[in-house]
Amino acid sequence: MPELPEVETIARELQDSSLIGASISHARFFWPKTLATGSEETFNQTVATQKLKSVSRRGKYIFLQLTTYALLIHLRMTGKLAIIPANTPIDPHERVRLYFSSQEALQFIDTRKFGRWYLHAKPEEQLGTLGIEPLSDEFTVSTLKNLLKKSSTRIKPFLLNQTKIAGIGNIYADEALWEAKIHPETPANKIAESKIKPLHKAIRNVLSQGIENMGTRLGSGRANYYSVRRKAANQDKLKVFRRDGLACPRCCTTIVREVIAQRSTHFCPVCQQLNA
DNA sequence: CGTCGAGCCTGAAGGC
DNA sequence: TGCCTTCAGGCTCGAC
Repeated sequence: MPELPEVETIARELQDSSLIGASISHARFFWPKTLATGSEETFNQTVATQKLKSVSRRGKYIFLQLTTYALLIHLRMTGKLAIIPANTPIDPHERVRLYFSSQEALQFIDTRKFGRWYLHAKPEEQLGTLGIEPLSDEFTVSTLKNLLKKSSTRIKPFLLNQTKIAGIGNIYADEALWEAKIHPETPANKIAESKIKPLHKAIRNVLSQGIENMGTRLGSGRANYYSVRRKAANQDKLKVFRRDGLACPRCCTTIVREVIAQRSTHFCPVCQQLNA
């Protein structure tokens, strides 16, 4: 589900919530592997002394700053968070519930069980491998140019590589490449000089538009009927992602789907030429 | 360094 | 209706 815009939207919702300033009581892990650091017992010993100070985002991680620790949550494919009354019945797909002394709780629902929670005294050790934040002031055209020239990998997997640029996932990678008119299999260091500035702009455009629209919601049904996700509106703005067989909004050519680096990739074969 | 396949998991959707 | 296959917004590991 979540890429940078979705994670940012969720982090903002939590930051504006009644949980900020609240004391943590304890957690229950219904799927133990969700907790990637230590045991439930040590987790609970630690958080019992902590308050939630603030919530932000780094890459695709939700960063919960506690009094002296940090709780990092990665939603992976199907992770969802919601603030609920502490006595709400446990959902069949609920993997964690973090209880607060305010009688509220943070509920983590994750059908596929890929999501992970990390409790760290020094979260930078976990986050240190992440690349640059694409919406930060530090991410300039020349930063991007330097990253690209060091890599011969194809641009699609390059954009998905979190150690280079943090936060881009499959949706926004395809959308950015369409906007910049770049074929997804172009080697990063072979992208024409004239295309680097458009790519930089496209990455920032698609991500900030995603945030403005409170994220992209795909599919239908209960999987998305949750928390802030139901307000997501970016799915109606997508130009190529999961639009194979439909017309390119720019030139009307049929959009194609190909598997590149084991990820489904959507692009316009006319607008996005390999040698352009 | 780069690519590839498998693995982690479950459920929805499509073909027959 | 039921069975089987394919697919999924992410990431890691080991082999080559």
